[in-house]
Amino acid sequence: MSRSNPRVLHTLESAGGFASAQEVYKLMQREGQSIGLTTVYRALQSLVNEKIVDILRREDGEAIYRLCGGAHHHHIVCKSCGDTVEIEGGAVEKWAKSMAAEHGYRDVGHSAEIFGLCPKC
Amino acid sequence: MSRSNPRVLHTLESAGGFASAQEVYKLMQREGQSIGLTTVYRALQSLVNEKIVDILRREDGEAIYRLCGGAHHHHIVCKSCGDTVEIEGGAVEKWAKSMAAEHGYRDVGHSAEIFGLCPKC
DNA sequence: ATGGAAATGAAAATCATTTTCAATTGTGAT
DNA sequence: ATCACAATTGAAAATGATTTTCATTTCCAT
Repeated sequence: MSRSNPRVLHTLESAGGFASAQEVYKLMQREGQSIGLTTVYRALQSLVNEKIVDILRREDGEAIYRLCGGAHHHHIVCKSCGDTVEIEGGAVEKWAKSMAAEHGYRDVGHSAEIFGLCPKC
Repeated sequence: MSRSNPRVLHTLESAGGFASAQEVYKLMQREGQSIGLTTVYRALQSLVNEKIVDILRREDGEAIYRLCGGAHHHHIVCKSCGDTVEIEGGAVEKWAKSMAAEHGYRDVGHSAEIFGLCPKC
C-alpha cells in the first residue's frame, strides 16, 4: 500500500520542493518519464500521509505540495509586487494549539499569512 | 457594474459572515429566495473587489468569503461540519506586526484560521 | 414609450482532483 | 519455471467548484 513513488519524490525535490501535482506531472513528462497523472496524485498523497510532504493552497485553490524539511513556516506576501518571504511562525503554532485546546477541537491545522508592502514598493 | 447584490450580502451576514458561495446559494434557496448560483458568485466577487469581503480557502480548496467588518478576529472552523467559532487573536496580531517590522514591510494585514474537528465530530 | 446599458441565470465549458476498473507487474509458494 | 494472488498503474469517466457564454429581462434616462 506504500505508493510513495521515488520518481515523484525526486521530481518534487528537483522542482525546489514546492510544486502542484499538475506541475510535477508536466515536469516528468518533459523529462521523458512515463507516468500517469493519477499515479502522481496518489504518490503525492502517500507522501503527505507519511508526513514527508506538506500540502498548501495557492490563492486560486490549487494544492501545492511542499517537501517539509521539518520546520513548518509562513509567508509575508507583498500586495504590490507579489514578492514573498518565508518567516518563522512559532508564535502562531502555539496560538493555534492553545486555541484549539480551549475549544475542544482535535486534529488541527492552520493557515496564517501576512500581506503588506515590501520595502521596495 | 456594481453587482454587489444586497441580498447576497445579507445572507452572508446572517450566516455569521463566513461561508462559501455554494453555502450562500443553498441558504438563499432554503429561505425561498430566487437567485442563480452565477449571480451569487458574481456578487461575492464584487464584494471582494470593494473590500467588503475577504476570501480565504478551506483545506479542501473551496473558497470561503468572510465579511471583514470593524472588529478583526479569527476563526476555528470544523472541517467536518463547518461549524465556526470566533476566537481571540492577540498573539497573532503581535506576531504579524513584529514579522512585518523585521522584514521592512509596511501597511500590513493578515489572515489566520485554524481548521480541525469540533467536539461533536 | 424607447433604446441602450447593466444585471440575471440556465446551460455549457473549464480545471483540478478523485474514482473506477481493467490490465500489468511483482511476489511468494510450489 | 509456473501458478495464484495482491499491489500498482493509468486511461477514461465522474465529481465538484468556479467561470464563461449568451439570450433574456430589468433599469433608467431620454
